[in-house]
Amino acid sequence: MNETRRITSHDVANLAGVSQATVSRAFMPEGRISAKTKQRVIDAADKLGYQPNVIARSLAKSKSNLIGVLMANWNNPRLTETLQGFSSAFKQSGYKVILQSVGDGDTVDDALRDFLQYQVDGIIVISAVPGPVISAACMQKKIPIVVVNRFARGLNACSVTLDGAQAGRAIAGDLLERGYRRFALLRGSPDIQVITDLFYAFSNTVSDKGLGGQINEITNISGYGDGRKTIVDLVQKGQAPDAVVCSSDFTAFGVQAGARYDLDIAVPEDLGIVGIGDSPFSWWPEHDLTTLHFPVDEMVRSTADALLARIQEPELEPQAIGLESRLVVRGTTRKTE
Amino acid sequence: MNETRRITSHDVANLAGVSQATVSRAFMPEGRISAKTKQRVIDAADKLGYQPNVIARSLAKSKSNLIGVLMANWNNPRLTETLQGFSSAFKQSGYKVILQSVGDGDTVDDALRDFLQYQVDGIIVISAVPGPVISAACMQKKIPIVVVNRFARGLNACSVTLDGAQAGRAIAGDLLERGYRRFALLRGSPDIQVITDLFYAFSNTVSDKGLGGQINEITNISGYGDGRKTIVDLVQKGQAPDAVVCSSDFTAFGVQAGARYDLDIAVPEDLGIVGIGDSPFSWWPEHDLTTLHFPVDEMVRSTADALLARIQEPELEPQAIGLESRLVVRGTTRKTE
DNA sequence: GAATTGTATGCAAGCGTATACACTGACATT
DNA sequence: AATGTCAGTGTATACGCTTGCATACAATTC
Repeated sequence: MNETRRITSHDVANLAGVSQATVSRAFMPEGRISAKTKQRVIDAADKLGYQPNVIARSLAKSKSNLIGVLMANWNNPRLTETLQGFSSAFKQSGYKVILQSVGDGDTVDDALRDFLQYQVDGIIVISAVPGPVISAACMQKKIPIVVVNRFARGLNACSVTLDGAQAGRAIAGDLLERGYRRFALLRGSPDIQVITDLFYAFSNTVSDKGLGGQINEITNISGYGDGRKTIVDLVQKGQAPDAVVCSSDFTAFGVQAGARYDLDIAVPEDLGIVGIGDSPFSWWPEHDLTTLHFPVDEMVRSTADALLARIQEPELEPQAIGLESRLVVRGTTRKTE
Repeated sequence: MNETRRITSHDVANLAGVSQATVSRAFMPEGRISAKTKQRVIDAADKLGYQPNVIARSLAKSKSNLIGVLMANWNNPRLTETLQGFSSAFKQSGYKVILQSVGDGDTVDDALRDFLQYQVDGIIVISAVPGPVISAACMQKKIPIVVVNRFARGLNACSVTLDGAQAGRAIAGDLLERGYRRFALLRGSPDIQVITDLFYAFSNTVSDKGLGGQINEITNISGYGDGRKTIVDLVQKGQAPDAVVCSSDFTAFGVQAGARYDLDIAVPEDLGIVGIGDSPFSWWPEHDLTTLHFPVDEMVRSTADALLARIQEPELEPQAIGLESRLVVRGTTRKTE
């Protein structure tokens, strides 16, 4: 009893005394329908509490209005802000975000396959890179992919990242100007292209200036604990740098802690520290970290624009967008002389 | 040209020499189908790169396998972890998460209406409370709602929160034991039930012990800046507390900064500080904050369990689940005497 | 060997919407 | 007055799948 059947456009049609097609037209933006009938339909719909069934609409239109977003890094506050940005940005364009996170169990490609089953109109991959097979499948189905915060090397996909080269030059230029010469570059995984670009440009800039700068690049250093340990190791091995550039703010905080609590090295006088990301708490006086700004809004907008453009026009060439960023100078680098 | 028609079960059926219905059964868990035919269908599907269309399936089964998740607070790391947890937890149960965030433009209820259009099977609201009208609509459509981190007062919805009363007692008991007596309780919005419960239980515990404790509750204090300003104000007005309990870690960090940089008050000797959330960086020595643990995993599991149970059995009574938590004692509260 | 069971498959009717096409009638055109 | 135009509506079908029902055929039973 009390069997609540679902309210459909037919019900509304009956109540309003029109055909089901007319109801449909009343709810479509450019439905050819007279204002009067439309109003009657809307009234009937309100009375019944009718809401168009988007699933059925998707089937009929072969367009789901879903964007699949795959999130592979939940530890970076700027990236979760980016995720939030997507859900807002796409809502405005009439899309909804369907979210997956790549975790222990399953791979990026599995997740993307799931997205395909849901007939998403476009895919965003944050901090991960899709495999070639699944990318090809998406391309063949004309479902655009935009990779965020990673470079989609050789795939038919856009990517939106920081401009590593520009950032590297900016950081190197700034540090040299402040008199730093012996650099340690700390990064996590060695195969993240943006950081490779950044460190490469950094090194080149240092060489080019001919100031006798030295560079020590260390990989697989990621997070607070690693940063703290690494600076201590370096000093103990007699390889103390006078400035450290870290591929994440958290690593930089760790280096700062090592200098402060383990080594008693003066920051910024004897050790400069630079992070990447401008985390929401890097300005707190406890940290006061000089760090590369992460342009969340531009990233969201560029990504959304690129994706929406390719949903409309799937044949557009994939782009690699590198966003300019600036160094936010705070207390972990010393004043220019 | 090169008109890529979508591959459907009919195509697979043709290739495999079976009917379309058989293809469907090959992809359904309990489809009655012989192992041999099933294999033939799977092979044909692989050859064509066929993937079942979940949208069409949803329409046919009147079940979308979508869970709508509405996120209203992106600033709390523990809550984004919770969000991540949901996407993993539901994936395992065969559901996908469709994400919205409540922002400037639109309200909670608008977002939930969107979810209804997408025929979600269940709804999770994180750090917000749905309005009565939309809740009623969901109930009428038998779509269960679970509210996370807020109390769904008088709605036909479950809620999963910290057990405010237990937490309040725990914090008060601990602080009293450490000899603190003059308390300031700092909170943001005054209408968050969990914090009200917590502060209420805190106050009662303080009174009950009969140690002459005093309590000063201050509302609309939220975030680092507010916390820092507030402690300075209190001291300047001669209302200095000897312990501050904050409704968020960030506020607590601010209080700590005020004591450290603006006031030169010794923490924890002359001022105890307690936060809520156990943020991923509260253990860093810069902060070393005593704070209430936030049981992310339990929250995810309780919420998922409650929601899935009600998807199966919509008539289940709504519950209000209060999760027990413990105080993580660190350096911002002094040793017991 | 006939009757009974059970299992595997095909057939066809939905699921709720969008839309091509056909139709009506009002209005303007000649 | 006959014709053409076109906005507004209805009819019918398609979207791709699931599933109740009917059917065919193999396996079992007596």
